[in-house]
Amino acid sequence: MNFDSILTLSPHAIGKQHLPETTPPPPQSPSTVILIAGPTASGKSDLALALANRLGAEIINADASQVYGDLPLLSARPGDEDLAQAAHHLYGHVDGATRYSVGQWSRDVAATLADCARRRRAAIMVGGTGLYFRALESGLSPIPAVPEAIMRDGMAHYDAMGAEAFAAEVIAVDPPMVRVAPNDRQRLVRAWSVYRHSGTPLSVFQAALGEPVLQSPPTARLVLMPDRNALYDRCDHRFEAMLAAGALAEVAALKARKLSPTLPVMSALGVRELMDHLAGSTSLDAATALAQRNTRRFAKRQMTWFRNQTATWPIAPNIDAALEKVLDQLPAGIKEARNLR
RNA sequence: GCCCAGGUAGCUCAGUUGGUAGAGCAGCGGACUGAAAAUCCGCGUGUCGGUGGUUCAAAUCCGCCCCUGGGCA
Repeated sequence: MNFDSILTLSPHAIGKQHLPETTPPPPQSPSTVILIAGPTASGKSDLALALANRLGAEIINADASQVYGDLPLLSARPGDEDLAQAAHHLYGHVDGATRYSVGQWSRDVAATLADCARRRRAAIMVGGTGLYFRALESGLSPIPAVPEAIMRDGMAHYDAMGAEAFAAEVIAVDPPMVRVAPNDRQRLVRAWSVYRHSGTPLSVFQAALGEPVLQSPPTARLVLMPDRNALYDRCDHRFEAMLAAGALAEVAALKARKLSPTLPVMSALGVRELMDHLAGSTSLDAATALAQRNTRRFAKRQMTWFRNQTATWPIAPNIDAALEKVLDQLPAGIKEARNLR
């Protein structure tokens, strides 16, 4: 179950100026926070591990699919060898039956950061989910949690009345939503549901600034962005390696749980393709080719995000260059104290 | 060596009686506020094998050359 602390906020009371101002809070973020982003298969995890080893830091996952316990292989979670080298947080800590979300992740991450701060450990946040990094640095507008039943009503409603009519209905009460395409069912249903549940248009909530998870800007940021074709090759090979390591059995186990196909865990890359194969509707080769293609497309979308949404972040094409660029951003004291160069 | 069938987008192929080319797949660009590995929007990216010729005009017709399949030697 999901409890949103801002549930009780009325529409006119949105905004950070209403947050309680009392005694200065205890340090909630480590003094050193490093953000590592990049497309899938770019080598982020290796980079994070290399940094963690040098800095004695802990690693925190910022990747949506890697939170699910059901998919250690298919979601390319760090393996036992990696886990043995440094503390890893928020990997596989969520059951596949859970409808996890950015909001929940924000809360989990805040707790983890506070924990690292208490232990005086640096934190390295690594992942490929752009939205998670946005939540970290900019925050999400406070919006009441919407019960799943309302969301389901919205979807049924959308399907029944059609995209255009549904969009018109949403725009009638929430004009800024014209920017959402009628075919974008997910966003329109979200807008519809928030309004249905709270009586306030989604765009009104969104106009309020969010509270960043990070109390202060991170110490260092980096986007790991390898050459496109090389990355695509790595995506292809990695999927084959996943299969060789037992990804099919992993998906079979997930399939056996008979979870709702609309759960986020079911939309992880390769799940649908391999389930189709297990159901007998496609050959393994066809499923593999499809999953590989979808992975490439995903990597492309990630690159689009990082190119445009995190445009000010330093970019490096490989791990060595990335290491260099991250260390360059660290205060001199840290580098010298740990004899990094 | 001869006879067929082909050489058009990254791939598989269309292309009317000559009017500088279009589909699928792949790909590329973009958006992104609690499903984000999600969801959505947009875009043909081209020495028509090469080279001469016929023509106002050639991917389309003719000659020669090159390449790839198949057949006969």
